[in-house]
Amino acid sequence: MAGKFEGIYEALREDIEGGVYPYQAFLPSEHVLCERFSCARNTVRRALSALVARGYVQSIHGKGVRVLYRPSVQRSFFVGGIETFTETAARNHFKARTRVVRFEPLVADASLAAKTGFPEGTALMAIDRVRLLDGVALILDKNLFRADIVTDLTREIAEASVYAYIEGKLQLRIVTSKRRITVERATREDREFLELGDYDCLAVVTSQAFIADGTQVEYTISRHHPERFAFEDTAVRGV
Amino acid sequence: MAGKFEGIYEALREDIEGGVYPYQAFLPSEHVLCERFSCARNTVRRALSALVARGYVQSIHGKGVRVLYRPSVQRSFFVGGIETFTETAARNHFKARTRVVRFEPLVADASLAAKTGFPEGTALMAIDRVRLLDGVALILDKNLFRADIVTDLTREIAEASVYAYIEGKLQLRIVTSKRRITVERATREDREFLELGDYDCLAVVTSQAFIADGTQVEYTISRHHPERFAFEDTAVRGV
DNA sequence: ATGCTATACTTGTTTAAACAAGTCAATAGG
DNA sequence: CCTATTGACTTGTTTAAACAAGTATAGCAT
Repeated sequence: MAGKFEGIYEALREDIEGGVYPYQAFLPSEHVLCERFSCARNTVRRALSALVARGYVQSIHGKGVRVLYRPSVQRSFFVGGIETFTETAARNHFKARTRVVRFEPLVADASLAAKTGFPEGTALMAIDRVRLLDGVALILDKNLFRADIVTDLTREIAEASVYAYIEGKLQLRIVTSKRRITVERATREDREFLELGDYDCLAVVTSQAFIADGTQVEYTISRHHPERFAFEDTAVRGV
Repeated sequence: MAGKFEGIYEALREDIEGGVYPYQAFLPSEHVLCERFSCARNTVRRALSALVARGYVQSIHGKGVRVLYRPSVQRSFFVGGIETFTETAARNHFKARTRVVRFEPLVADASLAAKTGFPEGTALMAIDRVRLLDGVALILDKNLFRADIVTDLTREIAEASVYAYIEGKLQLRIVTSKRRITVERATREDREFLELGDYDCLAVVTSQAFIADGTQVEYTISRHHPERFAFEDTAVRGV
């Protein structure tokens, strides 16, 4: 199921993160990598282009593929790629806890449909959750899930991980995720649930998630404590 | 020079943005697109995967390629992809102006090297600029350029567009750009140059730019007025 | 020493083909 | 009427080959 190129990608990624190929070094040539992984050049190139897209390396016409990766000093909470709160927390060695502060069904009217991207009349489940890391309230997640697809949601699932439920029990795979990052002023609700201190702004991530057949299953507004928010991204010109 | 797949990508992108293939519609099958553009399937697939990576469409195994794009209500200033301040301003129909508030050579010491990614001892040019859109000061850009590559910089170039200078006069092509978005408290300097009103936070974009041979030529801290900042992104699982 | 060229590398683009695997509707069999 | 199967579509993965184009070096001619 997982393609061969994914294995090559993982092997090279681990080599790079492990320092086998340090910053500014060149990877072995495509030809050599073909032999190492015994595959066609296109397959190696596909793995390489995945590394390029994620900012690990940059390929230089006529010369080779150079490493751009350097281990980064991470802030406490780090958002990147498609990853769930639980996964991110685990990767950063934090103890995550979730408090469900709203849990009710809802039907998308015209204005909500325009805002969220769900078709008008869609049955939704509205879940608001406060995310705590090491006991500190850092994120207020306001989710809308499509109730006819993400069925039988309970408060217990919301407290654990809805993502795990979607991809595990329901066997759905979230493939595409569109995000928008803005900075917004703190509302009374933000102050009620998050420990903002004297900050008057938050980092807000608005996102839509789509499953493999292209239907949107989630719309989320994620309101982050500014001190614990960082988003990393690599842009490459020409795909 | 520009690959054939880029032309196909542009044609499809324009069709999608122009509403020929609206939200949730399916594109013609790869086979049909091959005939329309008279090329091999791989070439069509490459164009499609570029559309997927940018969130225009999502491909569904066994069914087809479905449009995810919907015209978005944009905030006044929008950062996405690799794009210069000047380009972005033009795309959003704003009159851009730049005020240079600092312009001096600098050599990277150990701590600056660690922070910026330049090798220690690199000769740099430090340029701080205030970006005004329609007369309103919105962004404070603090750039460091590698002086031995981005040569002969002048205040005049800094006031116009350093990017245009780099890619035009110097014939260098910026290929990769790594960015990090955070929210930070406003400093006295921010208040001095930007019209922040009673906001006490800014959106901060820290970025490194690399040219085609893999050397880093730029380190930038871009401090944005929170009301005029938005960043959009599409993440796709599996490349 | 200088400068040119041939050459052997590198990555970039495109074509072609074969097979795997998911979707869907028509159809045959119960 | 319902179910199972077939077949024709779709996208997904991999291999193979040819050529274009950038880079660097060895070596030759000036």
